Amino acid sequence: MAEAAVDLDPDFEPQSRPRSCTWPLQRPEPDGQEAAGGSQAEGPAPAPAPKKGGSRRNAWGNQSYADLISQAIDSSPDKRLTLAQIYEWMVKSVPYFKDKGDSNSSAGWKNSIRHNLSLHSKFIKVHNEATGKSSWWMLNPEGGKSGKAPRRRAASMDNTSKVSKVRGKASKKKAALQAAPDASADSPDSQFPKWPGSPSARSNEETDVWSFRPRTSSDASTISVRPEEEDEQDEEIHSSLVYSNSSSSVPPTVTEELELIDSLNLLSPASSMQSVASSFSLQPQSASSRTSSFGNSLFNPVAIPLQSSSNRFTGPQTLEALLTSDSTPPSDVMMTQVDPILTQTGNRMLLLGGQASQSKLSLLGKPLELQPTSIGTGTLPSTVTLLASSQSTAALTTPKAPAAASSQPPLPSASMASFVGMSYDRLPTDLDVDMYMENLECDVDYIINSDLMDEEGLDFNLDPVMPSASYPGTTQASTHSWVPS
DNA sequence: TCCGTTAAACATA
DNA sequence: TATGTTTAACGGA
Repeated sequence: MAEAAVDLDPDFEPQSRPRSCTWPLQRPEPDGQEAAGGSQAEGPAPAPAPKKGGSRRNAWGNQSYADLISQAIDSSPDKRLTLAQIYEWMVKSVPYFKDKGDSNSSAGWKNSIRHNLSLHSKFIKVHNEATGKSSWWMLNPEGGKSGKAPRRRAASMDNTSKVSKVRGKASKKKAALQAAPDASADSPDSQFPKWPGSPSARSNEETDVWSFRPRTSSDASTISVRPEEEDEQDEEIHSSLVYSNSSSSVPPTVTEELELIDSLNLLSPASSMQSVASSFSLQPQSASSRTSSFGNSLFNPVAIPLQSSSNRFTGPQTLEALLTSDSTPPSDVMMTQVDPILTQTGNRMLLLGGQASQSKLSLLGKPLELQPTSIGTGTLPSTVTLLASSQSTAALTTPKAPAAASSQPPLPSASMASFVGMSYDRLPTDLDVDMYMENLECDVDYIINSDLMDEEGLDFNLDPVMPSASYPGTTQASTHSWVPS
């Protein structure tokens, strides 16, 4: 079986090793390995590795799959690989897998690779539609340190069982099948049959979209919250982080964001809780097109179709339309929310951030809540609730771009595309301090003065909801070190 | 008990 | 079929 040679490195430290190329792998001998191997598909031996060399934990050495994957990714020039490439790397670089290259995807080891990729937060998936291939897998610089994501699952089984149950498709199905035939009807999913914003759900555009799916809701490192996680009832926010791959040199996919946002139910009937949608557009810095149109701009224009509430809005259907209609430079950010109450009174929507007066709305680290104190619903056209509550921030997980700026050469310029905030009636109860908005700059005063006050004569109350957003509001967009170069 | 591996069900493109 | 996600069983530390 695998010789000692296979022991890649007992002390293997993914990050510590010179990453210029695939890490040094010794070539063991070909045969025998399968015997040692544990992959079911091809080599059966359940008992993987006879802990031969003393310390070897697996047939291939002491590295875990996660370590191997990390190595693979790290060894690639772009620091990103597709699943197939990871397989390839394994086969090429790890002796043990050398003869397993032709196995099909059902091979146990491949299954394990996939499993690990999905399981660990240290790996992030970047949507790669341009190539028409599978997603890119990258290392999450900040995430998952060594390992597993603090994903809710483990911790949650206890307290989040509900969520997991609801969320899991598999579980859903199983439950449906086993439990009651009609169970499906009531399934929570009915509300969110699918997440429209999901990259996979969308197909057009050759733009590459990097979607980060955070596996940890509470983990600061999380970049985005996957929709499904939001419990059907609890869900408060849908946020997603979308990276447009510059490779296509196409501007960030606004449309996608729109779709994403569109999927939100801005006007929640129940009302107390409003859903928030946020999307971020980060500009990947691909060497190829670092030119990005967004450069440093913190935000990129976004249109938020509100049609979902169809009858409520008579005006332009999308903010984008509104904004673009008379604007020049896109507004940096828009936050909109319909005041439940007002909406009932027949109020129309609010719209902020329009460039109408070049108002630039940005949130600065601190969440703001902008509420109309005196509203003349009758006369006033709209009310606005602008807010980035901690709550929302909590939900909006933004990458914590560490000091990335210096670490990685090509810094990605991230731009927050839009943020739709909500519920002010329910203040953050259990906030995750780690969560915070990034790079938000909000010139509320300006907006109020220029856009709202002037025209409407509204009197707003600005209440900082969460003082210490703790978010380093550097103007520089969040630089995500993990963004591919 | 936690972590990693393996297996498998299921979904989606 | 490949890719992804998720759940679960197992075994080792």
